Amino acid sequence: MKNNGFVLTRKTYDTRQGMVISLWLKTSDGPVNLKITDEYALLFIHQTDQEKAVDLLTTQGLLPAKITPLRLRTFTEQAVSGLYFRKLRDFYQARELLKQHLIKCYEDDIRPEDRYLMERFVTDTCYFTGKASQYASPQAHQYTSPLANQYQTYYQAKCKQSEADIKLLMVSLDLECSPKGELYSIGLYSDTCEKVMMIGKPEPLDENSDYIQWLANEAELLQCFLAWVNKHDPDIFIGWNVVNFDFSLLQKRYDLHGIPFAIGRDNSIPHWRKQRNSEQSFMDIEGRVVIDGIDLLKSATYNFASFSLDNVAYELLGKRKQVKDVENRLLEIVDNFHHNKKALAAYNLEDCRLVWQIFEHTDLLAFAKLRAKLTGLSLDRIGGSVAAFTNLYLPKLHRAGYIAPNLGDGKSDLVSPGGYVMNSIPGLYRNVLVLDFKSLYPSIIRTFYIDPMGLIEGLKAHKIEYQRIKDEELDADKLANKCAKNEGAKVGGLNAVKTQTEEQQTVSGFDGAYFSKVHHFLPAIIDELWAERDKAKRDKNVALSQAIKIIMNSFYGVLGSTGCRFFDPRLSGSITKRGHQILKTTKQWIEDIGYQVIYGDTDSIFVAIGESHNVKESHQIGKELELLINQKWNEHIASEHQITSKLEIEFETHFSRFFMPTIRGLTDVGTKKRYAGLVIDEAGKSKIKTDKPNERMVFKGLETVRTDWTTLAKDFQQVLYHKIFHDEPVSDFVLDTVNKTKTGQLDEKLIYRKRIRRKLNDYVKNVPPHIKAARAADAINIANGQKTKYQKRGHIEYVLTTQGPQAIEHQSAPLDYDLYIERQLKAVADAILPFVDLSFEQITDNQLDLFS
DNA sequence: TAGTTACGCGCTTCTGC
DNA sequence: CAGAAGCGCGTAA
Repeated sequence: MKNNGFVLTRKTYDTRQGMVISLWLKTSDGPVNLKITDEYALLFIHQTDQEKAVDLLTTQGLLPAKITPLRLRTFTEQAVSGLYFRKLRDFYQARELLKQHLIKCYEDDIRPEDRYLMERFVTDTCYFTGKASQYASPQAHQYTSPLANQYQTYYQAKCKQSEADIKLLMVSLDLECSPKGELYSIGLYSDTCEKVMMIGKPEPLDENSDYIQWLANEAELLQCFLAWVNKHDPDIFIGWNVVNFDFSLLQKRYDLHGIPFAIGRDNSIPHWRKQRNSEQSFMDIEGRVVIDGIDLLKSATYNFASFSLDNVAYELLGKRKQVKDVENRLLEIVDNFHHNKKALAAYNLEDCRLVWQIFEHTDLLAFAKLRAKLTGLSLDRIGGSVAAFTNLYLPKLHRAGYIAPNLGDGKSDLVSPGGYVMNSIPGLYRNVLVLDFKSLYPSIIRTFYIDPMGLIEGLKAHKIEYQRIKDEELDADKLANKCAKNEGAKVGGLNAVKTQTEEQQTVSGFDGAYFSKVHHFLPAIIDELWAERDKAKRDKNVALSQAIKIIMNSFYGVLGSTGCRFFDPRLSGSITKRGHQILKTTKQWIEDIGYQVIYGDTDSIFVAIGESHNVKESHQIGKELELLINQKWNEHIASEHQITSKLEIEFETHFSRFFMPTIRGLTDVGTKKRYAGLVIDEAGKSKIKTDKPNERMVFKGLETVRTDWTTLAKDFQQVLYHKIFHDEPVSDFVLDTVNKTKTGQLDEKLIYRKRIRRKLNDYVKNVPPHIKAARAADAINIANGQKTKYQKRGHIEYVLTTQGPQAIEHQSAPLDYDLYIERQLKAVADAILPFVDLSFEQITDNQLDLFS
């Protein structure tokens, strides 16, 4: 177990002796710093450019330590040479120079530390060797405590892939500060620690507040924090917007006091990176990882109406905080700092705890660790689908004798379509079954060997095969002509051609693509992930199963993205166009049996089986269809392509009642991506025994699931649909809702909420209502000498008044009830009422006099 | 420190008269 | 001034 570690951070830097790759690991014996010194920074050029490159680099004194012709070749079959540099600086300069002189470089964007790890298939943990130093405290520092953390350095280190279960020490961090950014307190929380460092005169503490430590001023607070970090030596900091708020502010305050923010494991200060055209910053701390809860939740595909800590804690943990709006909260913090520090400390600690509990509740750390293990991306990396793909693919490609193409090499005029969405047949149904292809795109990749190198190899093989078949046809013809009198010979000749076809080494894709059945990596990579996911599902580990699903699904996206070096529309097109074919064929098969297919989107098929079935029979039919279609695909793909189908359709849902609306304003055209249904659990399958059958409503795309519709509309829709699905009368309810709205009884539900996705000044082509409200609100804020609120993206909550849209905090005119009735209630009602032979107008008409 | 396309709806703005 | 075009947002998959 010893000498196994989890890779926390990685970087490469130059020394006078040359480049050093520095890895910080966590081992069961504590932190370790590996210094890897015998590596080179590497890029490739065409062998035909080698002479020119040598001349060029020599004149500039940038000749690499090694230039070697290699057996590797590009996707266009050109032989390459490797250029190996001992210093990063030289590598960058040479790269620039070569480009200036139009010498094409390959893989020159791969960072040495990433290449080192990926070529060794090291993703999360590794086994390492090297010359170990004594245990050393970091360089003496005036603020470090005597119990400072210790770590070991390994020089001339090497590492290789290994599996190890390493525990990481995580702590949740949160700051409180004045509106000007002066620190009040720093809170820290983990399963073993509760602490708030608070500026202020010591007050007596009881057992409910003994986590408070008093500091005389901000400088002492900053020093105390460093001492705490040194003593407790955490591997991971978590928080809410923790990089761009907490750490960013900390950095400013350390700078202000002239105290080094020596938070690195070697007491180094953080390194900050600012992205072009982005306000977002990234930070690196030696040996420690900072993970933002918001980013991580997003990458795990969580979505919330708002990502504020309050709201996410409420939605996930059911915890609601007392304070409502931001301005009040800031005032309360200031007030508490001056008059009730214990309350402020409690508040500070609670925020730390909430973040910690959100991580626990959603198993976020496990998600992050698994993603690191499966992709080789570092824990704090956000996004990175392209990088993940590269990590997994590149080393295998090299071993097969190819180097990777450059960004833009696969560009062409071809555009590949997305998923196929059927025209729907609108209506109010009984008994609609939904069948889904499980992970359709990954299963297409596995089945049809969709793979970047496989495409290159496939095209080569097909060319040869095609030539051979042509030759043989010629031969056969000649043979046939020669033995024109001998029927048997001709038949034999044709059979020979057919045999060749059966042994084909390629599967055809679309747009002229052929894929090798033999040389490929992606199918196997997905096979592995698929198996891992099945295991995670068996273990009921939702987080892990989800992580794997995201990675598998990202492969298609990456291959269709011009931001990926392996982009080629024939790859993405061969996936999606095969998807079209599969969905259309499946639809046909189901219709051939005699059922009606009313809709389908990308990987799903909606089948109306008729009104006369009960729940049990419907499930029976679903299972039968599942079996039949899977069988047919197995046979079809085997006979058509001589390969094994990995497609798998699954009977997913039985809707007892189902509603497919029409496009708004039309009577016969069904919508896409908008529907609702009622699911009733199969009798006896429900875990909870109740008198009533267990049932739930499903809404897709409709107002109920849209965050930019009012609660009025959503509540109205849910009750209305519930009634209709249960064959109950609706007129009284509709009238009642209209009346209540008109008489101001539902004012709380009339708030629109919408994101402001751009900067407020960037809306030039169009000024939608929510932007009108935002601009008016900020104009008032400016007039009142208050801070503007909507300039740089965010959300706005607004209402429709007789004076137009107004932000709720600046509402001056009365609510325009008629508009709400027309736009929120009528719109929702008229989508479904015609299907029960009613209309909103008809219901409300005779009542209109009452209100006019 | 680059995953994708397809789609509906409310609303504004443009266009052709 | 009506209808078309297209923006902005949020969503399905």
